[in-house]
Amino acid sequence: MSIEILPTAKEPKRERGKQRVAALIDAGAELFAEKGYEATTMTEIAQRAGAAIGSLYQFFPSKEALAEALFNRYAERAAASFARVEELAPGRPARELADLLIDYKLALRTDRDATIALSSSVAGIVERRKPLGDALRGRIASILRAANRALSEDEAAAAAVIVSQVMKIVPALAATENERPLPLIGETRKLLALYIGEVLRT
Amino acid sequence: MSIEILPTAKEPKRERGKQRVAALIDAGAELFAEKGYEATTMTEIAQRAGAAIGSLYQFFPSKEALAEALFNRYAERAAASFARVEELAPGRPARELADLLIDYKLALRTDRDATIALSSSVAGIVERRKPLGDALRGRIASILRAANRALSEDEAAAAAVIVSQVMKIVPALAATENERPLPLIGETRKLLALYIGEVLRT
Amino acid sequence: MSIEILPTAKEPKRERGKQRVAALIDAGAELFAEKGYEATTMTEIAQRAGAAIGSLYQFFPSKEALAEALFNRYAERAAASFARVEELAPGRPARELADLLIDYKLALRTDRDATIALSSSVAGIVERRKPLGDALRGRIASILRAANRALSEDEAAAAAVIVSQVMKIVPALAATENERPLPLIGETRKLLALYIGEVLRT
Amino acid sequence: MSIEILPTAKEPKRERGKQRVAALIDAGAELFAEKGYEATTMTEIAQRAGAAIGSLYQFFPSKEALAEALFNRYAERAAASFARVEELAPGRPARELADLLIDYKLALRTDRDATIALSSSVAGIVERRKPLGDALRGRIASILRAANRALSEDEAAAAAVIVSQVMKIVPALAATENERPLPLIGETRKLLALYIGEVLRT
DNA sequence: AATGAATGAGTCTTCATTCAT
DNA sequence: TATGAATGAAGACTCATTCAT
Repeated sequence: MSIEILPTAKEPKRERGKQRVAALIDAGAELFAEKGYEATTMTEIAQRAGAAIGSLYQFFPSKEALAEALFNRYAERAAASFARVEELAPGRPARELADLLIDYKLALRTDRDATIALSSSVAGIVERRKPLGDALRGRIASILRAANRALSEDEAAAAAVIVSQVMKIVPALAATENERPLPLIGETRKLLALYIGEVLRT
Repeated sequence: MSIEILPTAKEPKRERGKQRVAALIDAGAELFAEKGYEATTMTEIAQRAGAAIGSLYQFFPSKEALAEALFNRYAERAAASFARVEELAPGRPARELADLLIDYKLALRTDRDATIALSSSVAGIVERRKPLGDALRGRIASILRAANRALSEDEAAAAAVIVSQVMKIVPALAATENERPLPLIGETRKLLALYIGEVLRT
Repeated sequence: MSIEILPTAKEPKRERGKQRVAALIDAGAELFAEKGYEATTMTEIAQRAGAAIGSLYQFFPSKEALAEALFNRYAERAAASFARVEELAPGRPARELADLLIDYKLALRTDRDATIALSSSVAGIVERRKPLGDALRGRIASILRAANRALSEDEAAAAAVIVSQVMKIVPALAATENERPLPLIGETRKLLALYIGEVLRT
Repeated sequence: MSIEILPTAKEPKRERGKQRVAALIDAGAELFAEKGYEATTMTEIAQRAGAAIGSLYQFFPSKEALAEALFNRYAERAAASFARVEELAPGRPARELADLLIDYKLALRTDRDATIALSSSVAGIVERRKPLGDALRGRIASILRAANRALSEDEAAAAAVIVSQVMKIVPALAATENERPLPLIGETRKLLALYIGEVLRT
């Protein structure tokens, strides 16, 4: 049982290359989201980015490496975005905490779908996803305990799991192609506020 | 009643054949759940079912046909299972309605993962999934309106979307490989009861 | 530094398959000998054997596996062939020993070139080649010591290295496309007889 | 004088360029010897020479051109080196002729491996190798006839083929990574002396 | 001149599907 | 009917070579 050391994305050295890399990751994100990881071909990705297949491989030595790069970008954006939530959270009532968390999800919508598609298909990502989720839940738990000192660690942890699951409804609603996702998101805010309210009251 | 283009699974005439078909669908379900639709090969499926690849094609003329058969089996089981919910629902308080719905999900756990894997990958299934989900939501809306006559159709429909999304937390919890999924399911029951309670109070 | 376990050739289960496998190995042997391992494509090999590329991969899961199978066939034939030499060697004078060894090489000519082409290119073969050569030299040394009891182990070992190198001249002569290789092979017999004579006289 | 179709290496004008060209050829020689012609990439060669891929193509318009340049260098060195042998050969006994020829091979050891790797892989070289070998054999035949006037042209030619083949044992011994190649080279001297002695005695 | 990104034809390999036995 | 060999289109990836900077 050896730890797979797969070659990772190569840093472009010239300015031109950076744009290329971004375009390629974007193309990958779109296609992975649309058709799934396996069904997306490297040729397609290169085409959508307006590059030759060779150029794609110049920067990403394998399909998996591209997936990893995409995942990393998502993880970075998510972390930065959640830091803002933590900053604003202290002292807020349940309703506002719920809104903060829902808005956080809304902001990440774009990369989300692509990353989800990866998590079940790419070996390296499956394992990297769990700690990321754990970290997120830990941070949610902290926010909850800060808001209600009476909460035990275990209670906060369990509530954080539920909160994170409710948050997942947001991108799911977008995926249903519902004509009126907005009122549904409002309804989700209500759901989350209800639950957090209950947790804080305990 | 449905627009069928694909050749569908051939009905096995003998008892022996039925077992084999069931074994093949089971094998497909397991593997699709484990590795995803694309990553699973027909040869693997045949092997796990202890059949030759030729036999697999005897009953299912294509990979897609097998996927469809699996989906159909799931849809039938789900429909039958939900009928029982509808039977027991009338007159129940929010808490009990929530439990009924959660238990429904719990019972379907097995085929669920495999079917999810299909829904994003197999063309024919993507389209068949939506009406199935719509039907489920419609039936949930009916239950809600039966429990609260003051609910408008639109309100009930929106609430049904949220309820169905909350129900999806149940299989998701199983997937997290959490050591203690039980308390979390309890927490999910609480969440759903809370929301349904709110809806019925409106 | 892990030991590479590469999947090996699959045994054909039907009679038809055995002929196929032999034809494929033959095609590989020819092409490897003609153009070298790297320059030969799997498609070419399949074509020359009158098979589809998929059929080639049915039996040999990789180019390397085909190379290995070819090497194994050569090693088996060589071992069997040399056993005959050992049987006939005892009591012979230098001249006849030399002829026996040259004839041994002559008989192996066919697979030889292909196998040589592999030995520098295929990872797994490089390592398997050395022990084979060591074994051959050991058996030559035994023959020499049986013919001359005065020979020390070291002396016999050194002489065996030289003898085996002289034997390599035989296929090399064929490769020079000389119009008259026969007299040259006679000359090689003389060379080897001269050297073995000297060794036995020591 | 030669029929040149391929564009050949460009002559570098400055001193700096000459060093770079030498470094590139050296890098090529090392890598061809280590991994073979086909398995060596132009990028690798440039890297090992500490140059950019563009620089490599500045001097050698194709991989084949680099191979040719390497071959030419080897051919020049070999010719120069053999001239020294011819100078010293007249009037020597068999034993000393043998030593002269073995020492010649020993001196050329370095480029030898790389050039061997080319000779089977590069179209242009395959053809250029034969005349070179013919020339060498011709010069060996001349030395033999000078030492023994009784030798017919054909006899000398045949003997020269054998002598040149025996000489090839020298680099082969180095390749066997034998811990004690020295005594084996001594043994090769003995073999060659034996044969040349026989030829001169005829 | 020097650099390294861009290109795309060509390779190995996989796998759904067909078909002879 | 059952079997598994045969097929070939399609996909990931490589690398000699070109070209803009």
